[in-house]
Amino acid sequence: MRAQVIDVDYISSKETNVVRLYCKNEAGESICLSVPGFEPYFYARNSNNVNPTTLKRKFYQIKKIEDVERYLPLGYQREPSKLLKITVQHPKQVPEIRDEVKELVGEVFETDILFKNRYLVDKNIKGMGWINLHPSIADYTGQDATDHKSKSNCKFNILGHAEPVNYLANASFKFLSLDIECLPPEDGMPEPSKDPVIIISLAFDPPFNGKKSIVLTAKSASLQSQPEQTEPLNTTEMLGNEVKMLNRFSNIVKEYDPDFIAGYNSNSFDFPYLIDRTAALEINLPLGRDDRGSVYYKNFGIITKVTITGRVAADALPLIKREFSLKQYPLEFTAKQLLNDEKLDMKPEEMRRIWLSANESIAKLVEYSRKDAQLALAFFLKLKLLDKYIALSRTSGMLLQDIIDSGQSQMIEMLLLRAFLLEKRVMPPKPELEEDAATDANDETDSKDDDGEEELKGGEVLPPKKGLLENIVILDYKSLYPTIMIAHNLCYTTQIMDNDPVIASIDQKDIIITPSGARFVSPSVKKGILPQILENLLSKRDEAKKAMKAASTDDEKRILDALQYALKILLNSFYGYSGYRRARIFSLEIANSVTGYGRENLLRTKDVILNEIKTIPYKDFVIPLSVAYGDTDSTFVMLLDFANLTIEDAEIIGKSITAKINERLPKPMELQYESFAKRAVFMAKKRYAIWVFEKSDEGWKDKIKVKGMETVRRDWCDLTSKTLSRCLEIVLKEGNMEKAKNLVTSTIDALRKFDYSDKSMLKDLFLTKKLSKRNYKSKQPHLIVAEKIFRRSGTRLHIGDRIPFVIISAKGKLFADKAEDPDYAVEHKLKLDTDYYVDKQILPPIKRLFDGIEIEIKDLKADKANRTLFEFHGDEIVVSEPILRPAKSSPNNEQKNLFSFGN
DNA sequence: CTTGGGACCTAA
DNA sequence: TGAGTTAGGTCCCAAG
Ligand SMILES: Nc1ccn([C@H]2C[C@H](O)[C@@H](COP(=O)(O)OP(=O)(O)OP(=O)(O)O)O2)c(=O)n1
Repeated sequence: MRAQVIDVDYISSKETNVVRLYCKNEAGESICLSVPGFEPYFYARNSNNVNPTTLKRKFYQIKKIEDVERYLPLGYQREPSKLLKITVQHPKQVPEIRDEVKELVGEVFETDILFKNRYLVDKNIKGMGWINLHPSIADYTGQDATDHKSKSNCKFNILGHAEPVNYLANASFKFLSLDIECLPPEDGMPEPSKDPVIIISLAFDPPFNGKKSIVLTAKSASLQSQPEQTEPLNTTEMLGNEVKMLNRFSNIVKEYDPDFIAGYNSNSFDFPYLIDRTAALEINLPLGRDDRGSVYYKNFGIITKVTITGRVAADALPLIKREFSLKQYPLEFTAKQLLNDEKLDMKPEEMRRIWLSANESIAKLVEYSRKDAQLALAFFLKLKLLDKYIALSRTSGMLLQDIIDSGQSQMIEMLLLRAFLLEKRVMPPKPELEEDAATDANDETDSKDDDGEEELKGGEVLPPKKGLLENIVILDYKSLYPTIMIAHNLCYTTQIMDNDPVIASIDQKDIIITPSGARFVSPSVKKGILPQILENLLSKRDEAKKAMKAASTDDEKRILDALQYALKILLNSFYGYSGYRRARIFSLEIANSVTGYGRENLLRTKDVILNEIKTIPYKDFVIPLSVAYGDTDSTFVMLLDFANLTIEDAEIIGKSITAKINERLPKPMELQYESFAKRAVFMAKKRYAIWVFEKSDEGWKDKIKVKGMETVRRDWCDLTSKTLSRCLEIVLKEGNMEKAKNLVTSTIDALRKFDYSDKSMLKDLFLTKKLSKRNYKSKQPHLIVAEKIFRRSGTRLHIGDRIPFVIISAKGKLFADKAEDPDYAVEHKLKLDTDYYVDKQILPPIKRLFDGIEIEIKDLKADKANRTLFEFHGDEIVVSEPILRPAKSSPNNEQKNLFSFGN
């Protein structure tokens, strides 16, 4: 029988360790496979020539010591080194003895690999991958030699072992989402030690006994005026008291047996609260699939990880924060923006009143809570939030829960560890770093003398040709850094270390010297492990991209786009990891070589286009080229004298440029044609807007793409984004300065007339900033607002939250002191500082845009030089004559005159 | 008043 | 059991 691995844990007794694999078979049934006998181990380099027998005698934990040959982590080596492989009985014993062994014997390796991961890597089993089950006892109840009286909550319990098997499909998974309500205290936030959980709402997919949702309540009360359509799909169970409700919840989980338990902010609120509350009540709340129903949480810095053994705790909030760039993330906003659905409204005071009242119907409260659970579930079902993570899990081999909860480094380490194992190479433990060393490597003050820059230099950014430009072909290297690493065989395993005599044994022609001066052996000597991993991941990304293009619906496209993007970031993170000071293997030489090649490549690309290709003969024309901008791996090539050519022509020309460049590049580096911009405006490095045409199923689709400018920045108000965005559209598509100018003046007029009855304008005036710490060196508006809110209501805002605020009128005060909680401002009808909004929000970005364009216009039309678009006379704005006339008829001819220029 | 740096957010 | 990387623009505060 085969099954898909959802989660893994282990238990150990005196005699043995049992790894437990929680799986789902093709019929969708849950299985717990108990695998006894796997033993933890690590490696040590016997620099001190300690006698292994002595060593074994010294540590009772050591079960076995073997002499093995392994390659060391960093540097090209012709031969492996002799290491000791030290096996112990229990996983906990590795950390117990590793430091002493290191002290006594020498450097140690793989001493901090979690046991479950050790098992997965050694057996080549992957998270969300499939295994063949080989049972020795089919219905394992624990009454056997292993002495574990454990019967899990899975449908089947099997003792045996597992073998990986290739199988592409996913089992059918069960989702349960939950949302809890606590009794709000009269002031402040509920606390598990005193405030009861009053409602637990659950939503199911697929339905549970025909029910899509169940709301459990901790008291019996009237449900009068409950919506009629509620039954029978959506039910309510009155459990009478809190403990009964909690028990019922646990029983439902056991009976429904979900694979994924979802929530919204559930890692930070619902689960910790439930766990602390049950502890306070001194009752159990079994939820996990293991015999004990384990569920617990642990705080890591500012984030909380929830473990529900055998299942996956999936909190939609952090996933949404990662995937969607929004100004605010409370459920009411994300539900609206991502699901086009509405969260129901209820204030804590109202909740408290309803719950405490003797005979009032609690229907509103019940439906409020039910909706939250349904929304949490909807994120997973409609947005398919987990698909990407399931794919990443299968690719990296990490368990789904760990993928969801952790960053790039975990995946990278897992992939490296697997690849290293195959080549008999060992992995160092994570380095112990001083607190501040992580961020700043440079003392600057006294370390000027020795070994040169301890720094990692990044990508090259070309200064843009400013102003309004036309006919730009956008070229972009496909996965630049990963392809550089492959092309030049950059790897821990191919790096020739300084002063390593091994260099003498290598033919000069097989030594690659990178722009930063580091040396690597060529693939003919040894093909690097990193390049192999990267090639594999690149092909996975290509697959995802291909599937994305083939996808029939926008939703499918979005999901696959998210996957290919995630793979791209994972690919790039191998470069990042090599220059990451907390990496198991840190090699600035690799990282600097990658960026060095990258910079060289960008400059060379520009140079070849400008000085070698120069022009593209096309049809009856010869089209001169110039480079308008470039950033790290992109080149914006301007086609001069492009009159009358079409977008198709541009694509052909673009592709002929990439072909010429690609001829000269080592594989698999590849410059790709990305898109064509009819017009573009470059404000500064990393700030531009382009009017691009891209192919779609229905022909050419045009859109305005904005990078870095205020329209895409979340620390500006929506009024700014909207106004600028419309100006950009008008300027780029129509070249109509008059119209853009009128838009701005009318926007400012409307702003000056603002009053609180204008709800949509009010929303457009919200600023948001992320609260990222509590000890700022200078006054910060969002912190001031967060503190005000806490003082007034006891509502605690957390680090990581985005804080919305408005700027209110207050003469002479600092900006930060004028920031106010929007709700409070509305409630007290505080006067908004319209001057601020006009002078600091609307005008500066607009002025930058118009000034930027005008410089260009000046070049074009010397006679109309020295005109500013806006001049400031106190509050009055005087707008100069239009510089470009509206393009009314036949845009092609008109615009040719308006925009074309020589260079 | 000018200037440097902190903070934020984005591009790559 | 944690956390890929650097480059860059713009705002505001506070030190000078
Ligand atoms: N999160 C990121 C994004 C980019 N880069 C580096 C590595 C990339 O290779 C290079 C160029 O970035 P792109 O955004 O253009 O991405 P790629 O070239 O990797 O992929 P694509 O094929 O989408 O262009 O910048 C990075 O280190 N980390």
